[in-house]
This record gives sequence, structure tokens and C-alpha cells, in this order.
Amino acid sequence: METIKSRKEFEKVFSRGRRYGHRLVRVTVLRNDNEAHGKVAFVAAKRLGNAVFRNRCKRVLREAARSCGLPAQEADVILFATHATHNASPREVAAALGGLLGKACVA
RNA sequence: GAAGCGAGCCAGACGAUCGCGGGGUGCUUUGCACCAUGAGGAAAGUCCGGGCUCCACAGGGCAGAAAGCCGGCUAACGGCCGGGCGGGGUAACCCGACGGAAAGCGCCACAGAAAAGAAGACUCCCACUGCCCGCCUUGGCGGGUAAGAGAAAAGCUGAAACGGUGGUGUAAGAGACCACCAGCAUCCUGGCAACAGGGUGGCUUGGCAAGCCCCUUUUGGAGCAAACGCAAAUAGGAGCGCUAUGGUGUGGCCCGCACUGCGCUCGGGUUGCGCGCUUGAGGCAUGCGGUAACGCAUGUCCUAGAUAAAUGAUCGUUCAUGACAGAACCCGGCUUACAGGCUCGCUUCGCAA
RNA sequence: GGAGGGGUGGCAGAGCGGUUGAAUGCGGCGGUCUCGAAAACCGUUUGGCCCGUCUCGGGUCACGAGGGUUCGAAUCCCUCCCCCUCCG
Repeated sequence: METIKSRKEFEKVFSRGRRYGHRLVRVTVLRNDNEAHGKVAFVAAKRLGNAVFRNRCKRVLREAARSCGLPAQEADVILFATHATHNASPREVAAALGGLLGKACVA
């Protein structure tokens, strides 16, 4: 699972990507025609809670992304945690994420 | 049995499948398979103390900061242990920023006569004396008032008033004198010391230093984005100013020491990889020394090293249904958060023998 | 990793040991003016709880939270919580 690492890549996806929202997860997707394979990133804002809370959120997002087969070929995707992500099961989040990716036309 | 006090420990467990981090082995080089391993008692807050690295050495003085009953432990500490004193609790036990107010400055609102040495200033007390009134045996007694040598007891306040209580004494009084208590000075005894006990002396000097301050002790500055190595890139560039009892290192200042151009503006490059990076003032067990903290000796164990940052998901079994919470160079503490559970020792009360 | 500043009525913002429930401004409410409104001017409410009860008066707790020093703390000191800024 290749992840977005540098600040420049994050800036690119933030400025040019499209956003989709749900109660359990929010995503920003940038379709990427030039590069061979897409990347993925997991974000939990500091205002959500302490380090344990944010780590839990990111693990749930990571599991949901894996079950959706997410490091997709054609797009970079950033997943944002919400207040509800912490208590949700990965299955619920995966269902929500699948719906959002369908809207974004990512396989 | 109930209530409580102190010390210590645990922080869901087990199995199966899928997945993640670094490590090892094999295939043989993309990667895949297998093996074991992978967060805490606080990893937290960053409040102290060190190690380590760099600043030439880490020297002296001033300033600043910190500590503050005594002795010990320790690499060091603002930590810990033991003791003293003071306070709380029936007790086990717990708590304490606990040096100095006759070195000096400052503050003490309101009330009060007076608030820090103000004068014996005011009220009050009072011998002798004058005047007035009353009683009565031409003089005395009683009361009032004025002036006063004397005296510091009383003065309604306040958080706090030139020690307190009782007595002797006197016209009235006073450490003027006596007893006890508190405080001060000094001596003796015990103790390494803080301090405790006792004697003697003169008779007394408010509180606040978490106000400034004084005394004693400690303290150079930065921090793993430190520092070192490799690779890549670029312009060992341009302009202006200041100069050698100058400038920089030095980020509080001065001396000393070292180096010899430096400062500002404009322009350019750079957050890649390796190393530091986990074996350490390390843990556990036993023995010895010490009241204890701790030290010494022997044996044994190796137990995360990520870098947009690794511990999760699904299913099953079981119980007290799982709190607070995630390593980021590493240790020793402190402080704060925390569902509960277990072990040991002790205190008080009740009941039974 | 390190350094500094702040938290006070509904909001902004003084006060920094002594009658401060708390200046001042914006608010809210009532009045004057107006046909009505705005502006201006005047007054008032200014917080919780408790008590009496003549709807006015009294007591107490409140300056982020909890302790301490002091006769007395928003102010001085310690611990914790939250917010903001700066440096590398």
C-alpha cells in the first residue's frame, strides 16, 4: 500500500481534488492520468482527540481502504476521519467508502 | 465482621485466518515463503536532574536564576531514606516553601488615644494646695471643680497594642519585688548535627521576607532538526558601509583565551540516504553490609527502533464486559489521569471463644 | 525540541494587596422626541444560590479550576486545564 508522503503531493491533491462526504468518512480524490499507479493517505485532525483516538481512526480507515481494494490505478485518494469514525466498525466504514468511491467513478 | 492506614503487584486471557513495522534464514535477486519478535505505569505534562554531542579550554568576577531545619544515599537532583521541630487524627499513620525581622528600606486599609520605636501627646488614676457646696462638737469628714510634683495600671477598637496570670506593695501605681508560664542572652550535659533537658542572668526587642533584601550553597551556552559521513546541486557571486587599544567565537556583561576581516542588502542552493539508534548509572535471583534509601559480590537474561511514522480486522471460548492512555536520542525522579482486581503488614470498634 | 503572553458581566476591555459586583465602551430593557422608526439624550438591568417578602432588602459564593501565604487575594506563590503568538 503506497502512501502519499511529501508535502508537495498533499498540496496537489488538496488544491485540485474533488471532495465527497459521509457521516463516517470524508475523501478527497484526484484522478491521475500521467502516473502508473495511485496512492492513498489517512488523516485524523488534531482537534478530534488524543493520540490514541487518532491512531484508532487511522487504523479503521486503513482496514476499510484495504477491503475496498483502494490503492487504485487511476487516482490519488486522501481519507479523513470524523468524530464518528472512532466508534464505527471497519465494515460500516468500508460500505460508506465504497459508496463515495462509486460517486467518484473510481473502480 | 465493619471502618480505616501503609507498602507492593496486575492492567483482560487463549486459539484460528487475513494484514502492518523492522530483523533473521531460504529461494535466488522485482519480490515471495518461513521463523521468532513488536508500546506504558504513567509511553503524558515537560516541572527538575544527569548521560551523550557541538561551541578552542569550560577558567575568574558581576548580574540573573534556583535551592533553603539537620544528617545520609546517589552519576546528579528541587528526588529518596532516617532524625528533629510544628500541625492533624482515638489510633495505625499523614501533612509541612521549616534560614534571617536588634543589616537596612518598605507596607500594616477601616476602626482606634496610639499601628511601629510617637510624645509619655490625649482620656483616665492620684499626694499636697486653692475655690465652692453639704454635714457637724470653732476643726475635721464627704462630694464637686481648677491647677498640678508623681505614675504608667485602665482606655469599649482591631487580625495585631512597649510579655501573661496571681500576689506583695503604694496616696495612686509600676518587674519596684515574689511565684509560675512564654520569650531573650549565656553556661553545662546528651547528640556528628538540627535539637532536647537543666542551671544562671537582667527584666522584654509586633507582623509581613510566596514585598525589596541579607546570609549559605549550586549554576557557561545550546540541543538528536545536536553532531558526523556520503551523494546531488550551485555563482569560493554582486552592491553598500565600517575599520585594527577593531571585529568574531560568546545568544546577559567584563576580564582572560582563541581566530583574523566583519556587518547589512540583493541573488542562488538545500530538508535525500547512512550514522547517531539502542547493552544500559539495564532487569531478575541469591548472599553479605547498612535502621533505611542504597552499596558490594556471584549467577543469569537480551526485551521496539518507526520517519506522513508499524499492533488492526473477522470468528470462537471464557471471566470481574476491560479505565487512563501510544515509544520518537537515552536514563533517574516529580506531577497529573486511571474501570477495577490481587497480595502482605498494621490500627480502632463490635461479636464469639 | 525550546521561548513568551493571556483566561474578569452577553461581548470587548481596565483594575494588579484594602468600601470593586467590579471603571469604560458595545449590548438588553424602559422613557423623552416622532404618525411610526433610526439617530441623539436620560435612566436602569447588570451573575448563581438561600432567606424574608412591603417585587424591594439582606446573606453567601463567584475574576479558568484546586490549594497555600496574609488580618485580608482578581492581584503574591504552587499544581492542573484551556487558548494564542514566536524561534529552530
